[in-house]
Amino acid sequence: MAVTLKEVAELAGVSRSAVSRTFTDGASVSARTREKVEKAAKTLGYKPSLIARSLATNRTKLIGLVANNFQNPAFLDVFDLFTSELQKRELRPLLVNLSAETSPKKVVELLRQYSVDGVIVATSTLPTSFAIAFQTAGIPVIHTFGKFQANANVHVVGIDNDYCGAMAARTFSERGYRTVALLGGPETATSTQDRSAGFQRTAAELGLSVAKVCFAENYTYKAGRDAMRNVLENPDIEAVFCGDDLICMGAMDAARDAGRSIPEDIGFLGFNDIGMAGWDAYALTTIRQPIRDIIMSSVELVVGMVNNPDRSPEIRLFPCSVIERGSLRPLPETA
Amino acid sequence: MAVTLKEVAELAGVSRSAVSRTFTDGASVSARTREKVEKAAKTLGYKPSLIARSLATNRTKLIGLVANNFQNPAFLDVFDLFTSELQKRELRPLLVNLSAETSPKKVVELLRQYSVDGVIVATSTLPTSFAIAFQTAGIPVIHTFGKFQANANVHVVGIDNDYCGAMAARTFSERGYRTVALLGGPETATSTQDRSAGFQRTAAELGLSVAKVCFAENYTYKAGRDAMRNVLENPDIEAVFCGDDLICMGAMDAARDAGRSIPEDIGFLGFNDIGMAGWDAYALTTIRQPIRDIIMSSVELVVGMVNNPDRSPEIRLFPCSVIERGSLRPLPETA
DNA sequence: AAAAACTTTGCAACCGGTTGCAAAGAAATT
DNA sequence: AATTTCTTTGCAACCGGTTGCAAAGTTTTT
Repeated sequence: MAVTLKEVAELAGVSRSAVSRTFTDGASVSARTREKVEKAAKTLGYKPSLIARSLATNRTKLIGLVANNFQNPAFLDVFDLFTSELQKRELRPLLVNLSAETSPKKVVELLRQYSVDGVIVATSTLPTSFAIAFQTAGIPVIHTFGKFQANANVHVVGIDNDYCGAMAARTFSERGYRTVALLGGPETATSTQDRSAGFQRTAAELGLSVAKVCFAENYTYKAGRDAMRNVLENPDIEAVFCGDDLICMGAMDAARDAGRSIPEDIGFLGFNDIGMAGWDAYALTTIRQPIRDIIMSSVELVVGMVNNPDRSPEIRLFPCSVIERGSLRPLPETA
Repeated sequence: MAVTLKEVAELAGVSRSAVSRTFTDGASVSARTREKVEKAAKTLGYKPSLIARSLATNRTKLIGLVANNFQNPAFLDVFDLFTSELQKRELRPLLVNLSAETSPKKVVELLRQYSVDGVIVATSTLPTSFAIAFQTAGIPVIHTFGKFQANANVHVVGIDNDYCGAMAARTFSERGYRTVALLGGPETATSTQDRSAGFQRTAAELGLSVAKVCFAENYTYKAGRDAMRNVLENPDIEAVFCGDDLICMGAMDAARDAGRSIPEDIGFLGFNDIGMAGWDAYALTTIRQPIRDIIMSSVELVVGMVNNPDRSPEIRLFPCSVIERGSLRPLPETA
């Protein structure tokens, strides 16, 4: 069916090596040969088979992209950026939907079987051990949105969740809130744990009372709405720090349903700054994660790993910032 | 680095063929040999290389998934369903982000070079010719969300957009609206064109006046909000049929901004039924596309094509339905 | 017990490329 | 013009599997 090296070589009247060399950059071919080959290739419509090349070179130009959160709109950006960044470098994403896959072990096996050049694990809900499994199997791996640990043994690109939690506490304190709540994402997510720790520690330092701590079951509107019922039990709570914008929007609607107005009766601080956070109906004040930077950096790093597998593990953290909209009281005038 | 057939064969004391056969189903191996091989494979941690297998069998088990709409939350479901459906059948999605790729021609080349077994083009904004290019290159292709044409020469799975447009007109008419508007998606999308045609034709038949027809530049909240300004110029318009929920939400906020209340002053009918359509802040009445059915069917069809490339082109259309929420006046009581 | 029918196995060629090596050819040096 | 140096080229082996074929081994039939 498809045109092969051999046919091109015959038509051009050269050896198969010559054809191969005109299609691999950096190989030595004379201008005359190259021309003959290119002409033959064009008339035959030849393009080298990447599968065959992969087998010979032991490089597939495939990057595994493992995700387990296909519900959150934040991931659309992630997919968009990842795929376009990879494409710019002539790499292809081999997408793995972890939620559907039985075991993490299988995923590792699978990507190994496809001989992907590297893997990007893009999730904050899996333990570091998952990413390490790839490393053990000899596959370069980046844990994007992963847990930041000082004694890292795997590349991590993301944010300092503990610091972001602290930032949330400070944001509340600056605006004069005294009694607040934490409505986190899934409790098992490392991002949730770290943010929660930073938030509670800093709240204590600043004399804020964290009157309620609860967690949404997943990163959805509904889970946020449901979990908010817990928070509403305590009428003293003046503001809620949510683990995700989607959860936050659900929580806001639950509050409104209960007749509380935002931000007068109760304030909300989200996380991620998804597109919808800017919509009039929510106008969510939220902590923005620099997704673009994180992803560009992850891709850069995975490419670096492929070229030099022995790089020692690196942590790359990017700063987050509060995006001011209308779901928290304003900062008091600074005299 | 990786363990190969040969090493397993040596350890097990059999030929390479024997090892290969224990790992390809349907091949004849005695129980004794299989056992020896499996034991050896386990101790060595052997898994067959899918790249090498692909080269030999001329099957990669890769399915190209081409999309060009990474902005719309509706596509999260699409990705989730596609990936999990493919995974169930031991196939892998090779994701192509068309927006970032220079030319469609290149995409075809690229997927051909990777020898994907089939391609699913999931977009309503590209012409049929794009899907046909794959077919011409000898790659089985399904145009999911594609344009339904009676004289098809490519597999199409989706909905009857013309009929959905008609359904929208009927929905308005039943509720007593007389003067309405169409706020479509991008004008170049075939889905927009077909829905628009069905809507306008049926509106005319039912005696509805379509007082304004305009189009959003893309499938975003902002584009909907901007385009709605046009519609608001005409104060007689009682209801708007939007080409997409996201566009519709933007349009609703523009209307509210202009002091119109929904559904009292103006009604909205969306399209797609994305998760957010059910949120309290919008409570959007919308036409639901059965995404799950469409995708399951697409995957099934692409698998079928791989096994039998000569199947003649098939059109598979699924029914849509109006999901009643709060953005249109209710149906009048039937006496 | 021999013949016939069926299974299992290894050999060797093949899938479509890449690449080290040595020979051939071209250019530069003396 | 002969020698040295550098470039280009083809040969052949290799990447890690699959598979048609014939020989060897089993089982069934007579």
